[in-house]
Amino acid sequence: MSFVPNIIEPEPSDDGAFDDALLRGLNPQQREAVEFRGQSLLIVAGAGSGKTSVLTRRIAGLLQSREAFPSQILAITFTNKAAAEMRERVHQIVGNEAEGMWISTFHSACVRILRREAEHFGFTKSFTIYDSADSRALLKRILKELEADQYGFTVSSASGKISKLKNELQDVESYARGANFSDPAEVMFLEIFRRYTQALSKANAFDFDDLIGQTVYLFRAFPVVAAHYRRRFRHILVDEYQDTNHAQYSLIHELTRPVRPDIADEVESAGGLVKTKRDSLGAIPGASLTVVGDSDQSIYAFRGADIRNIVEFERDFPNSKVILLEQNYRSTQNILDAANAVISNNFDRKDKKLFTDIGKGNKIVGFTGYSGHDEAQFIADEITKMHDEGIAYKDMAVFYRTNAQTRALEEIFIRSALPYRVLGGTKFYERAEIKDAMAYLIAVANPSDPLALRRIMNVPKRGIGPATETALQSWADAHDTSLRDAVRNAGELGLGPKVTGEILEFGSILDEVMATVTASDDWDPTTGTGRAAAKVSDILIALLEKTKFVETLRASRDAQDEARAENVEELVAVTKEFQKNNPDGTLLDFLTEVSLVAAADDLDDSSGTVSLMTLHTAKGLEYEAVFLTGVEEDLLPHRMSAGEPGGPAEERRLFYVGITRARQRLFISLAMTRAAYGNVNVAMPSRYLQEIPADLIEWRQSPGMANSRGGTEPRALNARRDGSAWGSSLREAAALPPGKPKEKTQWANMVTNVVRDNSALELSAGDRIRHTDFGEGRVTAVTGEGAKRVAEVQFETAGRKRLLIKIAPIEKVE
DNA sequence: AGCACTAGTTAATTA
DNA sequence: AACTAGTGCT
Repeated sequence: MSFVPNIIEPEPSDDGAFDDALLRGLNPQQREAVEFRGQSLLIVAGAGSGKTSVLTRRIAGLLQSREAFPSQILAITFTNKAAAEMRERVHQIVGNEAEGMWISTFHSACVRILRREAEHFGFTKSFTIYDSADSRALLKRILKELEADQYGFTVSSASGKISKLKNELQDVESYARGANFSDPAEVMFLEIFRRYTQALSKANAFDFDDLIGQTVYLFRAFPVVAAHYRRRFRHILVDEYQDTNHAQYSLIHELTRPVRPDIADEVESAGGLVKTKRDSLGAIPGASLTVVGDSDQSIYAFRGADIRNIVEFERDFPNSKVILLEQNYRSTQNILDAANAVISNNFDRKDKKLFTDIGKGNKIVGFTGYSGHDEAQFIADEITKMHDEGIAYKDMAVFYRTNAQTRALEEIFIRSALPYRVLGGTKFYERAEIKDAMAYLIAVANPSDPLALRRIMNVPKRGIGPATETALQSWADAHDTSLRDAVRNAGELGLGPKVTGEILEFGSILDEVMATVTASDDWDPTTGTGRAAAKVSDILIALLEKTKFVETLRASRDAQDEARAENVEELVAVTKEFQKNNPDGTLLDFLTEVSLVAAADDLDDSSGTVSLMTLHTAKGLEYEAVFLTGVEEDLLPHRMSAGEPGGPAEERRLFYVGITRARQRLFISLAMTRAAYGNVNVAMPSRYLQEIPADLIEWRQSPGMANSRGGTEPRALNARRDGSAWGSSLREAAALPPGKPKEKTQWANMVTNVVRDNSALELSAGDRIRHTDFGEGRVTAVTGEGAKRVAEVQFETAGRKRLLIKIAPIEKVE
């Protein structure tokens, strides 16, 4: 179906231009950012400066004043969640006029374009999208084939390098041109890259980076195709511009270029009416561009974000206007002072100082734990206190640098019966059983994809092992056809009768279901003759039933398989939900949606849980109270960043992003020892801590001399918890020379290893108990039912705690 | 040939 | 803790 352009220019309304409501409550800079009209605009928006509001009102203004049709607007955000929020807010202002705008992420905008245009360059519109796990699996095969480990390649080094090249719009040929062929490792890499690229195109698949890169390629190779989009999108707005990489930057450039007169002629003769858009020379002028960003929040250099894109915006887009938003509407002045002080240590940045008029607020609270668990306990205690003061759990968040840090936090949160959720950790769609079920869907959507086919060939077990798979693949190679064809023709391979039967059965299940995916040729929705395309949920259910997928899981004696079966059922529910929200949604639409969900997207604000997430995930979010944890050398800044140019500066920005997420309360914590990979290391306070003016922090427990005197002094602080398990173990760990690994691991996992079941313990208010870590105390209240019974206990020395009775290491005294 | 179990190895941030 | 290689059984 070809693209239907808007050929009529909307008429600017003359009845008083701008709706006053659009400008209400804005400061002068914000107002200017909403009202400015011109070719290019850069809004430098500090953290919490109301940029989303500005952006949405700017869009609403364009629509209300009839300067643009909705279909002429393209707004790009970094997460689907941000896109949904923006759509919602524009909708609130202008109502149904918001329909037809493209508000989406870079990736989903590119998928839409690629699905439409894929046929131009050797793909079909049913292409699949390889997520990072898929492309790693593919690379793993390639590395094995080539025995590339001999040259020091690992899956992650190869995928990192390929991703980096793609983000710079390099392909195999351009890389080969600059390659050093006397270096065998480089020759090997070139071969890896070549095979990887070939495998993708043979599978009719794009990886994540391709989505952007191939769209740029498409525009450059097919000017008439590009002209369609350049003509359509007259106003392009990009959020989080500081995090764009070179490919994304180029995409924006391609979209905002003018259309040359001769190309415009061509478009016109092909039936696209463009007369009204042409200027006096016959060209179509470039679209207007608005970008919003903050170079102080650029934290994605590791995936190719180039801070220069925003720094050099004015050079790239001549005659652009720059507007600075510095007034912050989110945080207290104390928090902003800390943020300003920290970020001012980054040199070569444009000076920018956030300010607010909501007052100084509370001091930042600092805490140094003896271990990661001790730190987590502090956090749990403070969360409980704040909850008692009336702050909802959903308004509190805990940030950390690495996902591994969640373990200690989760353990303590479970013990303290705090409701929490981890954002972006092991995601639903990354679970093996979900990936298997998804692979079934992909196999019927895109029969050329061998990766999906291989994944499910023996799931559930059908006796098709590696040897059989290799036989199928060689048959396919020998007959120059696909793996799927080999499966169909398994009878000709001369394999055993049992396996052959299984393979043919497997193949016919896929073929049968695939036949239902698209509507029959004689389908007529008005008369109801023929057969409509099957619903996504029905496709999935058919596959699961015919293959006995769930049945097999349920029959397994592995207890975890029951949970896996439930997860698969959950996926069925997801497809039903999808179909409800998108009545006309196809299988491809579903697969696309799933492959594009990002970590920050599955955030559900309504639930009453504390949110745990990495600092990266936290960008763009805000909370009443924020805990910044693990503020230690080698963690923040992370050890791995030390070698990279600009690494420490980027880590500082990460810290800055964390600080500026907090509205009222900010807690900064660290630990003196931290468990990693089974052993325990002494940790040093982060250098960034000293960059916060001392009078802004109130230390509940300061790192003291830990920094300057190398770890002997801080144990004086241990006096507080004499005889406690953690304190004494710490002493061992810090003082003991290496060589007694057994004892070390024993205590590193101590918290997990304590398996107990106190379900039968009768407790009521007034009882006295003894806790192995906190000592003696009195129960003040018992709430909850069954396994979720919680005791509130006032300890004599350790203060008040909430304990999950079932697993708490406690006993009654007297 | 494939499966299940065990033992041994090796561990590298951030979406 | 999570993956790989090796073993013995069907």
